[in-house]
Amino acid sequence: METGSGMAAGVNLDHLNAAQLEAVTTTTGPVLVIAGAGSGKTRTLVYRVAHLIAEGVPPEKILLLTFTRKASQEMLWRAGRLLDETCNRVVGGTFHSVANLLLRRYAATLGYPSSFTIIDRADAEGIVNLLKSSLGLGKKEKRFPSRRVLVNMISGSVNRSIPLVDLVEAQYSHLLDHLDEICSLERHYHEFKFDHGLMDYDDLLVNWKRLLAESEDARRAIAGRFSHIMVDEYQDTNLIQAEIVRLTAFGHDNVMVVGDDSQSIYSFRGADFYNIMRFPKIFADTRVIKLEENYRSTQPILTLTNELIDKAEEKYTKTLFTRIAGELRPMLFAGRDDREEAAFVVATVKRLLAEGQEPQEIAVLFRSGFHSYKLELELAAAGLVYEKRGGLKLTESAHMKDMIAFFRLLCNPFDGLSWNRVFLQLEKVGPATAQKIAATVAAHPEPIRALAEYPAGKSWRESFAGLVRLFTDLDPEQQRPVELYARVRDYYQPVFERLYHDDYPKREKDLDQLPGIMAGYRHLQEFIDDTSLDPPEEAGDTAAGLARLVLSTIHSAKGLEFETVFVIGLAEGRFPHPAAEFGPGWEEERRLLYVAATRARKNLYLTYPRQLLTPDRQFRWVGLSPYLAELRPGLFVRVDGPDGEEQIRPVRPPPLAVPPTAGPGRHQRQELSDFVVGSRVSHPFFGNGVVTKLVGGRSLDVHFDRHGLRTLHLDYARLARI
DNA sequence: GCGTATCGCGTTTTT
DNA sequence: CGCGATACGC
Repeated sequence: METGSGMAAGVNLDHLNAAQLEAVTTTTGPVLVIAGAGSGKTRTLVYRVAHLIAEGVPPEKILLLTFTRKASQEMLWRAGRLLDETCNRVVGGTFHSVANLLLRRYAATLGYPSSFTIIDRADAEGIVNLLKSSLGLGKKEKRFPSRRVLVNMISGSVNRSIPLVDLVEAQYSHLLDHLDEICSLERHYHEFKFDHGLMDYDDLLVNWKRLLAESEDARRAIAGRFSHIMVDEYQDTNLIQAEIVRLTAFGHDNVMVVGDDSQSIYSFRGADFYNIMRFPKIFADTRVIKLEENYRSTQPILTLTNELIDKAEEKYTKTLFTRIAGELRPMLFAGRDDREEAAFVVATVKRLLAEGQEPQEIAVLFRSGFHSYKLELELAAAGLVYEKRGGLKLTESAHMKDMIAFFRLLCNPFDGLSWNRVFLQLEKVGPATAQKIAATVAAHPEPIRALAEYPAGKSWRESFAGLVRLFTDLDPEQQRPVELYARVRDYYQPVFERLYHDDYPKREKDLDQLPGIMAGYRHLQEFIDDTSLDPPEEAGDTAAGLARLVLSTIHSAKGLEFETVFVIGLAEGRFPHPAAEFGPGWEEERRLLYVAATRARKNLYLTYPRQLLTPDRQFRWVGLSPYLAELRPGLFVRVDGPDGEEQIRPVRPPPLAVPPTAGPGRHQRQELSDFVVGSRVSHPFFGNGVVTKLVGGRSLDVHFDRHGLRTLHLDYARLARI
């Protein structure tokens, strides 16, 4: 193998450091790269691809799995700069999009249904809702779980690949009385999806895994297709995804995964950062490489973020350093309310723009979508254009879903949900009638014929006939997607104007965008898949390439970086999210703040309102977010508003009154008195160690054989005596 | 019982 | 903005 010189068969590896170079040139066997924020994770992966291709590995044998679509696009774009068109042949994408591809390709030959439509979360909720009412579990029943909780439970049980019953017991013990109803609901939910050829996001992964695990032919076919597998953001994978990686690498173990345990923020979706820990156990002879140099932020920013994450209870010991000079300390601003907070952001943005900063290099980040409403108003008033990420997608708006429902039906006429949607658009047809027709039509072996033969009601016969005519006219085999669009739009236009009469001109812009998007597709199915898996962005002015300021939830900003970052809403009650309980949830919120702050290259502004509007329309005085309040002073500079008399008062971080059942899957509470200094204990993350000190307050110090001294808290360190 | 219009309220995070 | 509740008319 050629290293050292920096040139490997034409790829210049000069600006990788020694650790990265080792990761990149390790051409066989499993590699785990533990890398801090801004340490060049993605770059390392891109170089690895380039290196492999330069060494003669066919690009189509490389599988590159990323977590978000944006990340995979960015990665392939970067690879393109090293490799020209060769990189287009690399198989890359999110777990979900690759699952879709493979299932369509292989599922049929192996006895799984290959004709399916992908449904999003809202549709899943819709089904659950439908079933709830048909099972007689009315909304009136207060003690029965809400729709949202149910959907979370159902998808959560799949995501974590644990039986629903156990999940209810562990997390929703107050629902134990309703276990039978919930289990029957889950069964009905799966039957409904199966009967209508629908797959939710979790099904994609579960079926991919089943394909690999249950059929040797499939495993051979799929695993044999790839010789090298790479996964970015490995800490965001759940158990199913980890299994998929293991099974796909079957026979060669050429896996390189990159991850940072401090950036694990997706546990609500079943992600488990212990996957990183388990990796060396699953793959023998794993090479573990640590990247600790940060190439993104200045030292003052890094000092703050290091300290922030240092307070976390469980993490790999990893202290980032940088060689980037910079004196500017992060700034903290307290506004009287969220209006004043917004005004500060607007004024500062204006100043930065005047100083010549590019708008797309400025980002405002927040915990929840609605935290930015005030700011959006202020920005609009100041005439500043912005791009909002996270929250509602273009294809999630009602009018777009209406339109797409027609196309979905052309691909999968058994899709009862879409039928329902289409019938609801008819005048004089409401939920009850729509559901009845949809059920009849979707159950028929030839749905389109069933539609034509359906006995329409008197009051809606006319409009129903129009719908029938539309479907007999449309022919997905003969007409191109754009042609289909024209015909559907003709039908939908009057419906649309009636349904959304208050604001239809605004919504119409979205519909006009569709043909442009559809023109790029030869087959309707691909268009449908892409709109479910990768919703197109709202075009607006992007076509003109107008650079815009970025407003984003922290989750959607993951993996990105900006010259200037504002993190707003850093107040008690906003950050952490009030529902985050003491324990793992609390720690995840901390990591979330860490992710937000580490997006910044040069300028970091932290802001919060001192006053918040509570649900009961009262103003409540709130303090700084506990994560910042507990930091030692001097890490940031206060640039307070007019009445900056408030001192940073330390806030006790954990609400200690929380019941001790918080620990996941634990049934008895452990007491400090259960442990004595000198006794051996074991921890799922750190391994074995010796208790060295009982700190009090339910904390104790343990010296671990492999990880040194750690302070652990009994309420969520899963500690066992041995 | 069903369909439609209107008002008021609350909003985690996402593939 | 999307929803649930509510009232009204068929």
